[in-house]
Amino acid sequence: MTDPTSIPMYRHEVVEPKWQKQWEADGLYHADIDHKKPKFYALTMLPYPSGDLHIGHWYAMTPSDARARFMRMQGYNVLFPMGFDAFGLPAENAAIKRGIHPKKWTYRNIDNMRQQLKSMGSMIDWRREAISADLSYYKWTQWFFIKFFENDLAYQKEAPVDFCPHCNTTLAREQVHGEDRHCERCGTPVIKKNLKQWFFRTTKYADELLDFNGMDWPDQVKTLQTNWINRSEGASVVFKTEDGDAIEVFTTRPDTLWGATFMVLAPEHSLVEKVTSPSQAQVVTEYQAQAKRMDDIQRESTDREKTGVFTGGYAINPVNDEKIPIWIADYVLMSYGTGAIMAVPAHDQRDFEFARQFDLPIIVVIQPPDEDQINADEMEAAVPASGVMVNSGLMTGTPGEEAFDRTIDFLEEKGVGKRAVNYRLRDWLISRQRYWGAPIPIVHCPKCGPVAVPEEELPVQLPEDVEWLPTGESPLKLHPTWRFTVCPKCGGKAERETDTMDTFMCSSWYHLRYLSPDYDQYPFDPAEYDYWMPVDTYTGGIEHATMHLIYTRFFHKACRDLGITKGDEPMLQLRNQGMVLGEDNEKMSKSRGNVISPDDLIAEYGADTVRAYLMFFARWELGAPWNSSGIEGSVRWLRKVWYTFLEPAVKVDSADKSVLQSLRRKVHQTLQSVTRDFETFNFNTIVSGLMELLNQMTAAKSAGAFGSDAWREAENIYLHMMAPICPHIAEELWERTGHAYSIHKQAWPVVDVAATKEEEITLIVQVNGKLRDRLTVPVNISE
RNA sequence: GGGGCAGUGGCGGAAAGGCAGACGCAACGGACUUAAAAUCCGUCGGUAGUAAUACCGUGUGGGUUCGACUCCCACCUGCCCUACCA
Repeated sequence: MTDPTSIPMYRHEVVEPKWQKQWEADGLYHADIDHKKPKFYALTMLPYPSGDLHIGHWYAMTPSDARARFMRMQGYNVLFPMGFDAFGLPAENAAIKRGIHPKKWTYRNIDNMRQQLKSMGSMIDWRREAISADLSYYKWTQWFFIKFFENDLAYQKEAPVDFCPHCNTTLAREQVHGEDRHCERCGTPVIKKNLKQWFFRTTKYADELLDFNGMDWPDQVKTLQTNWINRSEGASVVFKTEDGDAIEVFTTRPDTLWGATFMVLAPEHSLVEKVTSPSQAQVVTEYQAQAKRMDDIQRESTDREKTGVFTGGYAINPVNDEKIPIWIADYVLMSYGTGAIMAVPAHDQRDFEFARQFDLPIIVVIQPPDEDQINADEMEAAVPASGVMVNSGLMTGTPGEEAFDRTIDFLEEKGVGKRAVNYRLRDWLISRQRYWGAPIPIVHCPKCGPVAVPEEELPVQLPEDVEWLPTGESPLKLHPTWRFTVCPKCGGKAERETDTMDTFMCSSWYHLRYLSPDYDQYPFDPAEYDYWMPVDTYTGGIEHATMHLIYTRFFHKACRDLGITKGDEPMLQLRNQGMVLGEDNEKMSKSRGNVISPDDLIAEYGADTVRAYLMFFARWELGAPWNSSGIEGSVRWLRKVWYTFLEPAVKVDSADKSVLQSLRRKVHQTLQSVTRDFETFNFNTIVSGLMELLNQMTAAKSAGAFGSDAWREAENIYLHMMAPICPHIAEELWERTGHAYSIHKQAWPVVDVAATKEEEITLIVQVNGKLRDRLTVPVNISE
């Protein structure tokens, strides 16, 4: 480079706003139905309007925006919309803390975040913005609820639910974390409370949700969902108490039934009181109280000693009429299976530990074929392997591979059990005793029971004049007039449901609202649906693997069965980005003081530099710690592009043929690899590939390539490849190198495959794996 | 306990079974400058050597292969998720 002052310096603070204004004025990124083009629906998980866009949002959105832009240049009609998941607890918590109405807080944050998003220079089509707290949005959230209610997919039941005493609300199972079962939001240990709640029948779709056929989703997410649903096949067996009460248990090992030497009920099991003998009543009650307290204190690790007490009651093993004692213990959970188990200490480790702890009998009923004969008295651990059935009455001698099925046949013949499938997946509890959410559109009538609000009366509007302070009751219940209404069916006095819906309900269908956010005849315009759906690429954090991503799949399938949506899955391809950590290699948090503010970075470096660095600095799916000096590399890159392209050269169009040829080779090789890397989400190597090409271009420039056809081609292709990553500077350079607006309307260049071929290759001569020699030979020599 | 992901220079990372460390950061040396910044040129895995070069080197041990960072098996370490799931 000669004199860097001979051309104007690149000034992002001028160039970026200039083009953003131009693009907006031209509607450059508007995506409308166009049947002449193939469609591409690129969706990024919508943010919660917590206040500020943080670097993590940028990390999620920059590469997905760049890829959407790439697909657009590839000839697709690309829909890349954005919105806000606006209902939810944090708005209320902030309101309580700062005395500002949740609505005001939320919409103020949205305005701020929308501006921040625009500063990224993304291709978001803002006409499609959807906000879940808008009346015109939650009207349809309620409409979906009614559809589910009318089709027996929503139902009410009184159930022990997890309740956070601090947030004053019930929590979904998925929102309770850790051994101490604490609230995901505030960390307070949850307690149990009985409330009448609304549920969706997610379990109806459990089997279908396990089927990922044809879905290009990360294995990790598929595994997480599979484990979460946790289907297990086995048998349901009915034991009878001495009084004749049935205790149903689920077992995956029906072949071990003859080895059941006791039963264990969860402390909360409904039959505990009934089976307990008078002499045991006191210890049982004490243990129940203690088990309840266990929820409140930090539970020790799972290998702590088993605890439990004998109820004094007995049950009859239906296969051999043995009388076995009934115990209660906290290692049996009310929330899984039936809350009761048959205990087979010889073949289940937990039961084994319990039996040893309380001196209960152990009977071996399975003998694995390759092992020494098991002796119950000398066992040090349970033997969970399958094998030949022994000590099992008529079934004795059944080999391992037949034991499972033949035992179930036997149970079914005897009428004491049947084949059964059990899931860990629970029905989705959607009721929230909170203000800031979509009201559940139900009227409770003393005569007619729960009645859906008629469609023409939707939305059931959330009143603004409420006391949203946490009182333990639903805030809507405390409103002086809101809940009083008449029954839509009989016209009599009735009351509205005062619970609101889980916000995961709102986010289960937002991708449909984007299609037509102003449409008022239906949740979405069917013409838009038919054109755009399903989502082609969905991107977001892995943390949603077992919540949002299961709910939205359930939602889609349920709607499919109601004739609302089409196809089996809403999102064909899923990719997860990693996390940007603080410079100290820790999660960014205000308390650690390691937070990187995107607004400061934009002000200092400009959006293009930040975008380039975020795409370059780590593998997208893994993320990495932030590095403040690393961004200088992106600054230098863009500066170098600027001068290399614009600064006049000393020697013009006077390079050797070989220089030009090797320049063309590099250009087309880079185009090839950049194209592939966009397709496969390898964003870091896109930027490094462009840096490499630029290095060769500067060398070619000083060798006199500037001004040649090969140079112009290189420049042209370079700007195309750069456009999705750094949309502003690419547009500016496109204009300054004499092209017509806009680079973002150009088609992706085609690789000249012939140009990519090397003329000479270096042959490696290896002997025993060691490099011995290298020969440079023409590429077309024979073997 | 179960599952997943990862392990390559000082750091982020590259390498579609074929020259390990591309690209960038940091560091060091030099040019320019009164000076600094910026910019440019150069060095930059280890050991030995003035050097050309040689040997070693992708968590560890084995295997497949003419050839392994890459594929297979076992193990170690770290991170994440999950957890008494009957």
